[in-house]
Amino acid sequence: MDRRQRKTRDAIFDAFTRLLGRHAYNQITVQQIIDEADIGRATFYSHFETKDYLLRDLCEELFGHIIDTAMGLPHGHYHCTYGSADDSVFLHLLRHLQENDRNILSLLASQNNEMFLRYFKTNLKKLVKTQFADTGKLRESHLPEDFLVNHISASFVETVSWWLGRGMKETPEELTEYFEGIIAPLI
Amino acid sequence: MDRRQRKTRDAIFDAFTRLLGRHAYNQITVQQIIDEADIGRATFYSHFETKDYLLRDLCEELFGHIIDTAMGLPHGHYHCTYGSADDSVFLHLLRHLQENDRNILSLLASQNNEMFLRYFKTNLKKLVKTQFADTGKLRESHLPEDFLVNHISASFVETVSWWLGRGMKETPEELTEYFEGIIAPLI
DNA sequence: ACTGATACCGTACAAGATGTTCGGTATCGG
DNA sequence: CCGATACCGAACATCTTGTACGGTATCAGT
Repeated sequence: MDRRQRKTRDAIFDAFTRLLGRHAYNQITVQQIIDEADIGRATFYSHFETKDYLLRDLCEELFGHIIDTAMGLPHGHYHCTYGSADDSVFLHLLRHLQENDRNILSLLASQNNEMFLRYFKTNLKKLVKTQFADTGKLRESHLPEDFLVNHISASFVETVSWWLGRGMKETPEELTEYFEGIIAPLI
Repeated sequence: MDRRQRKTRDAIFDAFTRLLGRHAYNQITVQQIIDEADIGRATFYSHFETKDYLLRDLCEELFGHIIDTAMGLPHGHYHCTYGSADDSVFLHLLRHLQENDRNILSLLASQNNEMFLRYFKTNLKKLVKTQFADTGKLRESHLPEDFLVNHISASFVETVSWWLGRGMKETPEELTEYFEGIIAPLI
């Protein structure tokens, strides 16, 4: 990809991220993004059709990257016992989040975090499905597999959101214990 | 309240609900709402400052009503056993939802359901807190009470969302069993 | 039935956002 | 070095927003 394109694209993403930290998504105008990114008007529209597409592309880059990284990890490394969860995928995800790559935390904690949490959950479901469905663990339950996959994904996202909303007081290890305390009884 | 005011307010709510079934929230303009409700421009702005306030008021009426109704029920009627859940607050809520009062289901199943699910969850937390915190059941857990209240509320909302997204194939009784299968091990 | 209050209408308006077009300039990859 | 192209900046018609106004119809209370 052309270096100019990359620079412009990143400038837009950065400006958008900064604005999302200050204003609600609905209140942000394309004009503000253009001003904050310091680019020409036509340039923005040559990159993104609308504000919504910009959001979509940003989320796909962010969560696609995080989930794909976790997808590369070996499967089935999930332990129900509380102490030995060092190789839990969820702990790995939390540590990755804590690095705050591309300010992903500020987005997940912003006023409009629902949008990002939804994208997060959508991508996470794929991961949960491959992690658990393959092992067959979920089939032992009396609950529908699809229901459980959805519940586990949503609960993790909700746990992260709870964590961020209260200032990330817990360590990733503690939070993983909380989360496993919730879903371990199910599988 | 003046009869004229009530009629206008309802007309706006109805128009807004109809539009939300057809378009995404961001795409809906005040002008569209005005046209759909068939009212004067100034009239809309004398009722609601912005589109966001309209959404807020609509949600407060809808979920405030549902939760307040459930709040009136006797507390602590929650049973962990699977069969005897006839008086569960959650079953009561599901049945109330199924009546589809003011098209609340079409809103919870619309493209922008996150917004409504958030309002739903916010109100539900109050209910969960009074239902469980008083009984002291949650304190027996090794997990923080606030974390559990949040998890239970979020899980119920997520269960309802899952139910709607797949066409409400299950009965309220079946769905209550699913839900209790998820949270019963925790309390 | 009468009356003052007020909610509504219709129109108009300024300010700003949106999405597109165009020619000129600077930077890119090869 | 050169052709391709990404950027700029300005201009543009169109739409949305929020407010203001006087006139009309409906309301609640006596």
